[in-house]
Amino acid sequence: MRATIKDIAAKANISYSTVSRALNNKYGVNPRTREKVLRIADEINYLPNAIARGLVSKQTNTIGLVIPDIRNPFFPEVASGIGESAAENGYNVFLCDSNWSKDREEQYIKLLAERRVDGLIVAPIGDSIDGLKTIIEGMLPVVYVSRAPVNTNHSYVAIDNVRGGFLATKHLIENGYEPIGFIGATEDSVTSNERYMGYQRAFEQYSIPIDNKFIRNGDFKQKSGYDIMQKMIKDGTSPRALFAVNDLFALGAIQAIKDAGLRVPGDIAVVGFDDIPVASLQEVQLTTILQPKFQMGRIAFEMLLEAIESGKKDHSGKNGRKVILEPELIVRKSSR
Amino acid sequence: MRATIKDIAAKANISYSTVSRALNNKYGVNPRTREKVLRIADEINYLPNAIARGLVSKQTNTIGLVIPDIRNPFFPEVASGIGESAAENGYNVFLCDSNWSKDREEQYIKLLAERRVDGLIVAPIGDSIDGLKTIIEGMLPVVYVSRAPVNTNHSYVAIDNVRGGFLATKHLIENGYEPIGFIGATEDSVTSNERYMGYQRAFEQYSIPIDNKFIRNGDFKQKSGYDIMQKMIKDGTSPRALFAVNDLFALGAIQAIKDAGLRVPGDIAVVGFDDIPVASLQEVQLTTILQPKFQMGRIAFEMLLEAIESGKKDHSGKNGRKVILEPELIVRKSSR
DNA sequence: GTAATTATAGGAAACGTTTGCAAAGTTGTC
DNA sequence: GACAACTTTGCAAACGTTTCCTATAATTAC
Repeated sequence: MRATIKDIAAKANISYSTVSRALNNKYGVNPRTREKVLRIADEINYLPNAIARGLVSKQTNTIGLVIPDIRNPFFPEVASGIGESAAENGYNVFLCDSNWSKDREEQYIKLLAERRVDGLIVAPIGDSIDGLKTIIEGMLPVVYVSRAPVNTNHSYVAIDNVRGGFLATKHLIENGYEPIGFIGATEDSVTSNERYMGYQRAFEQYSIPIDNKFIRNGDFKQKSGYDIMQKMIKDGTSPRALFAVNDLFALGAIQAIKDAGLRVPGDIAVVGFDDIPVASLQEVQLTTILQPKFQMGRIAFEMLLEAIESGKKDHSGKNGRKVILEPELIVRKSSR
Repeated sequence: MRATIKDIAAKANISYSTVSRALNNKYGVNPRTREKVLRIADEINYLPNAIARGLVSKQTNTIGLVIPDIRNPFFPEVASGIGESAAENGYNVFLCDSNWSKDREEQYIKLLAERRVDGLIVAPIGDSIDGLKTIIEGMLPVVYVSRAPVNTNHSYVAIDNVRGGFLATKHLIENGYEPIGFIGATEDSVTSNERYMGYQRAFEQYSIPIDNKFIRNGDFKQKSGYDIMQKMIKDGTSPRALFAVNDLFALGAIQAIKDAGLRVPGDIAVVGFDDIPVASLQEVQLTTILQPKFQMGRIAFEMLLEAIESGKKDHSGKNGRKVILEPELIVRKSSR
């Protein structure tokens, strides 16, 4: 059995409340007593029980982070930022990967709430928070990162997706590519929808009509990008350029293009979104929209910390802060 | 305030022990009562407090996973396997990223232990477990993954690193490259050391002397691979081929080679280790040693589960199981 | 109809902490 | 040397559950 505070008390011949105070560096305990307690604690290999502590103190110094896909390098980058900022502030991050399953996302959020994390950072899969709503509903500080459910009241950090989509598309248009295709995700992805809006806007600005033939949807994974592009090529409906809603899509599409014996950008130019580390490899050189991932993570944690430390009461998010970061177009070989 | 079991009891006019039984589907509660409890629980949005539960039941259905670098795609792949297997068995995984800091690794392990996770999976940074020893010491089921401290008694899954290093080096030798350099990590990395042993063995087998001029050490990151290679080239000590101890190193080295105006493999051939997803991109085509990452994760969890469910007592790991997976050489363009 | 058995419910202890309050001990002041 | 002020300590309640034990109610057996 693990040693408890009472074991220390017994060995030191004092009450366990004193031990508790000594261990926690509370005011009002004799230095000699404290020293003794500390020594004994060390001797018997005492490790505080955070669970018991959390029960009474209501604070666990723990936050939950739920992401949809740990294998998409975008998220580890964001998580890294969160983790660093959290560590600096004495918080632990429990990272959970829902693997694009809404059920699992909901389940994880529930489980984290049950474990009484002090707050939650979520990069949600879809545009609604139905399931989460009842769980979170004003009870737990929440911050969304990278993507936020529509009409949420909670705080979030994201990038200006519309502008990002606009910049990417505009770049392709201005370089004379035509037609320009689009690969997005399923309808309820805010991220994808907003980037599509940017795509539309660019078309409008240059008075180009959108041809739905070149609009496709996938699931944010490389394989999906590959399959879509392959099909387009086989169907003879491949565009002259492609704006893919994330880098993994773009990478997949590029593989398909090359597998079909075509060149990038010679036959089809490609622009992605995120600027994951691979994109900048010399062999890859993917034109993309940079998201400040690490910084986004840091901001997310800072916002959450703020919510945890302030309010302590109302977490409906009525006064949620929204931080929108600027996207940046990074032109590389895949589009020039 | 969150609703508790007592609120339900009050509303239903029954004792809270009955509520507890009803909620947990225990035998011996009237179906009508149970139904009522469930209804009320739903009405007032009750969410069990896993902390309180964990305090008495000693089981948290939670495991901790500590990895050194979430940004190295190798680890997300492994984590994915663990996560999947855990989910299937009703366990939650708390993923913690130590970011190559031994202090943080130790701290995270400690924190997870304090939170009374049911078990721990660790991909340790170094070859010793000094810090962890006292924390874990027969108290908590532990499984190491991918790398294990030397002389550990605990269970682990890893790959046959020596053989992997051997295969990689042999491949380069047989293709006539010479001299063949090596980029490894600092001395206390078991992984790196073992792969180096494989490198040595291949040299022995072909009776080639090792020239230390071509042996360098870094920190497992891409940048480090870049810097090392760049320096080699500048110093005029660059080998004809390079075996890098992981893919990130290899990728970094390749960047440096190309930045210096040289070709891969024309001027310098490169072999990595891990087969992270990037390696197989057509533009990259990195020859490497495949590790079955996902499977490794699954096995790690299964071993841990076994330890959790069986023993329940002695976790010194005396009868630890060791699973060594077979590495596979994947030949791609970077070496032919 | 009574005793035995079973189904259901409640009471209370326990898990390992923190913390408010009161008691005891120490020091200082005059 | 007495009283105040302060320091140090202990006691006990509380946190939200689970679970053991006991009590009551309902059912069955005869």
